[in-house]
Amino acid sequence: MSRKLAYRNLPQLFLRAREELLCHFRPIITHFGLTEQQWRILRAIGEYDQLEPREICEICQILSPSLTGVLSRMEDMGLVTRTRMEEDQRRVIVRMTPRAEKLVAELGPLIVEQYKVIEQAFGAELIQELYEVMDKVIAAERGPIPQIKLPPRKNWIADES
Amino acid sequence: MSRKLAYRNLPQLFLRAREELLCHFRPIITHFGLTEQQWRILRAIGEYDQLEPREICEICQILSPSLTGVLSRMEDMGLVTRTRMEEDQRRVIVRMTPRAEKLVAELGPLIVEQYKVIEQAFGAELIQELYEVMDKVIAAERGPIPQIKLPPRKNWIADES
DNA sequence: GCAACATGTCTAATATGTTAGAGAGTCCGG
DNA sequence: CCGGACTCTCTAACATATTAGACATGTTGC
Repeated sequence: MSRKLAYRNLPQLFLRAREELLCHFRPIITHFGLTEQQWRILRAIGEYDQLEPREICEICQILSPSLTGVLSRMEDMGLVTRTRMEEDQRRVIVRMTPRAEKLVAELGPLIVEQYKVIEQAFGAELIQELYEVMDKVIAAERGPIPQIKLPPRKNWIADES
Repeated sequence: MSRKLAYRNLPQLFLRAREELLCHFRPIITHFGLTEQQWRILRAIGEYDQLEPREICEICQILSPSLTGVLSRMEDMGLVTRTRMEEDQRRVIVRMTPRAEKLVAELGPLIVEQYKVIEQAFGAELIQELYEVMDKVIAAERGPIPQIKLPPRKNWIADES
């Protein structure tokens, strides 16, 4: 009766592997009262100095509607400021506050430390291999991937048959 | 001013790579009125015939509080049934309904088809490499990974200095 | 200049993620 | 027995994910 598909669930393997890594960083991040997403954003702004929401979305893999809320909370926490651009009133610039700068200056080195510990345990080759494989998947130096043809939509839900 | 850490954000790379894959499956899943998590669960039950919530949590990478809601909705949709075990009143057995069986029988092959298309585009070697690397990360045939020492908690948030 | 289109952000509604803890049921030692 | 420790599920509270669409601003072509 086991309807086992020919391919193991690859996205789910990514999820599990990611968690295997992230669980070693989460305690550090929460220790400073941040969420994972908030840290992703601070790390990105720290690197680029200032960013627009749409750039943060792309860099941090956060969808626009989520970001709105995250930034609002971070603004309330006194971590970032949002200022509208003069030349284009649609756009916004997000910057870190001095407090966030200090926070990143303390948190950043700890993250790096933990990376070293993990590299020690996993082996530097595996870490290297991880970066390479991820880049290959993301790089997308390939043609557009076609979508298989879908059958007509049936009313599967809340309907007999 | 660029505070760039020594290590690229590896969990985030996992996230991006995962999305690069998942975006090709999402349309198929939503076409049948399912969410990604609902499909993960149906696929798992299809493979094991019946599962307990705690097993689903582990297999599908879903935390217990999330699962409660997901299963409730799936029950409302007539996709699964929850029955308490006789011998242990704490435990629950989750099974697919006939309707869900039919749904999986239609959806499963389409997922496999899409995997083949992706394998075509990515190259079979990369897919193989992906499975291997993920397994290496998850396998955890390593000692416990130590947690770095954290500095005393400061009141970073909503506090001066 | 104005209409049509494009862009950037946000709102709304629903689903899930995350942490802490409650509640019931089970197991085990005294 | 019986009480304490443990297991499994669930609730509560908040943060984020996802989809659709509103809204204001910018841009382009006529």
